[in-house]
Amino acid sequence: MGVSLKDVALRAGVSVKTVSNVVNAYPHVTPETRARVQRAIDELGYRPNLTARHLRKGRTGIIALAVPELGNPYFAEVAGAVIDAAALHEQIVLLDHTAGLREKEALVSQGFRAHLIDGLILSPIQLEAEDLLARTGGPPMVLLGEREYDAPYDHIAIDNVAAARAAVRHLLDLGRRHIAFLGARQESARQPAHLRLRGWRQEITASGGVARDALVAATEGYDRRDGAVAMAALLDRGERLDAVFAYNDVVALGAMRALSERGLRVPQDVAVVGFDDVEEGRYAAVSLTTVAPDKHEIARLAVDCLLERIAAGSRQAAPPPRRIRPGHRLVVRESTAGAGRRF
Amino acid sequence: MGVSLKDVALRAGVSVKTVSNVVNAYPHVTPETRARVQRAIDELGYRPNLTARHLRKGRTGIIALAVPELGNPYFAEVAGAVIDAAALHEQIVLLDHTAGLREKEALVSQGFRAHLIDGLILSPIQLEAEDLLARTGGPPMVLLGEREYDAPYDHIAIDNVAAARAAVRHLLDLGRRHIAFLGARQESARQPAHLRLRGWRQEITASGGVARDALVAATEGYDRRDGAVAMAALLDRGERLDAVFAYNDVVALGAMRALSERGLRVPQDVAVVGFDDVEEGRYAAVSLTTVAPDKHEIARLAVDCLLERIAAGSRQAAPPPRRIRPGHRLVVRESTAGAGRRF
DNA sequence: CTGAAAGCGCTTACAG
DNA sequence: CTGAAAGCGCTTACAG
Repeated sequence: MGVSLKDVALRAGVSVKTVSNVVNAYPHVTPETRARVQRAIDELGYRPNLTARHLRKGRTGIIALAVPELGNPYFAEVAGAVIDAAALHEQIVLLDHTAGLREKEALVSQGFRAHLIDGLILSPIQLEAEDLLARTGGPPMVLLGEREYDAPYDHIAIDNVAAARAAVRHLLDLGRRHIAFLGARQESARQPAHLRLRGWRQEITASGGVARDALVAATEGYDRRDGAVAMAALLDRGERLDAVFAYNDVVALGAMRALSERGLRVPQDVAVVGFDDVEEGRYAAVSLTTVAPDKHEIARLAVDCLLERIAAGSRQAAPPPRRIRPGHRLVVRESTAGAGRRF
Repeated sequence: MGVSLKDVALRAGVSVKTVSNVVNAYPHVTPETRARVQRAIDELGYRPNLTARHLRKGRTGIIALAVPELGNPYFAEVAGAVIDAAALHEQIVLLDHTAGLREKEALVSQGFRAHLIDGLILSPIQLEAEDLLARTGGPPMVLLGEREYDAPYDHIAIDNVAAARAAVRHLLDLGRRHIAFLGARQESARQPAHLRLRGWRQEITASGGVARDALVAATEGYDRRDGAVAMAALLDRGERLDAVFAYNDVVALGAMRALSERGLRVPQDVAVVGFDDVEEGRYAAVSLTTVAPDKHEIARLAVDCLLERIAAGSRQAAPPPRRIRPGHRLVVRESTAGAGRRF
């Protein structure tokens, strides 16, 4: 059905090689030949068949991005940034979501769609190091996010401990002394929020305070409902608290909702800090103070890194696995300072 | 580098055809042969090369989804639902965003990545009918969303006029008589929010009221900031109003933020209704009443419809373009009723 | 500067 | 039930 190189060659009266040369902007073609071929291309409405090209070249120009949940605006925003970053390199993004399920994450990391994709950017939540070690073959992979592994893969993540410490520092500077952490998983052993929790602990301890486990609230997942439920549970337990540092923005937003249902004011009664800087937090009734990772830098680094790995795939010297730290900053808004900036 | 059918065939001592038969679960293979081939596959770690299969079959198993903006949670949620619906049919989703730009929408509709995708689901905002008519060739396409066209494409959209009328009806039933519409584009000629605006107008008129143009607030785009800016402008003009019907939830949320900055209470002073039922609206400080389209049904219908078109592509009788109406309902929450349900 | 030919890895009539 | 062979549409050494 489609028009092939051969059809164009026939029409232009040249070989397919010459048409291919024109299509691929190969420099050494006489202007006359080029013009003749171009005319044939236009007349026939020829479009290169990417599948065939890919089969031949062994690369597809497609990279996969697997995030836990598109319903979490942080991942939606990152996905958008990755699509844009990839487009700069004429790469297309195949999007997958894992629901934060270990099996799904493992499946994806195992090269679920190998041969279809040149590489994979994975943002794991539950994946364990052993899953990664079990990985054999499969295309190049770059990891994103807080989880860290002793496995030979590039990892792009802001300094989560430092960022968490800065957030807690900010609350301490405000005079808050009873700072809860919201968003630890139930099972203490496998703790995705490990680094942020550690930052919370370290900063409180460094300030001479006591990081009380009773102020660490477990959640099942990391969405708004989890935040609301955990916050309510903490309040029901009668814990005394004057601040909350949440694992991420949506958990923080859910918590704020629970606070207001209890008649507690933010920030007067309880100051709240989130993590992610999603658009939504800026327009909340009380705008949300948050740790803002540079999402565009994260996306750019992830794509660049992955493409580098893909290019190196054929050659000998691949660089050793890297840990790359994009920038981040604390954005102070109303949820910690009545007079903070609004947006 | 990879292991091919031929390698497996060599190892198993059969022809590639036989291996292919086993891989594709062709029934007429003797158990012994099958077992032998399977063993060779396992030992070699063979994985079919999808690119080659696609080249041969003329289908790639990839469908593209183009939405305006992943930063808008409605589209992120729909994208997630489409990915899930596609996975049910073993189809993979390539995601693109158009930023709601006409050129980008036109580019995508023109079969930007033809040959790479079997079909396209497009959610246009600015695209005009002439762009669609200019479309020649390209893979099957299904349209999503409020815009309607006189062009031969399947279109999946809830009844926007009826849904808008129900929302306005709800406000009227509450006794509100000065209902603003938020989210019309500046340029009156090309009006993406056409149907919802029409619903607003019809219902007010039907109730014996007057649909005043002064209560229609223009926005540049359709995000939170646009909602906040438009709401502020309306209030600055001194318009008397006691309710707002917004083009979508994020516009409504932005408007609520602007209202609270002015010291106006929702719903006591101004009742607010949105459109989309994004997760975020349920957890807003004042939870948002909204029109809830059935996103999963939308996704399912879009994928089914597209796959049907793809399958029919080769055959003669393709069904005529259809207009399909998924379900929707009005979800009443705190922004219109203090005693409404919270989530 | 251009052409003829091989081959990427698969599926599929066509034989047997 | 299985095999030998062609071909999907492209790129790329290799000649000339």
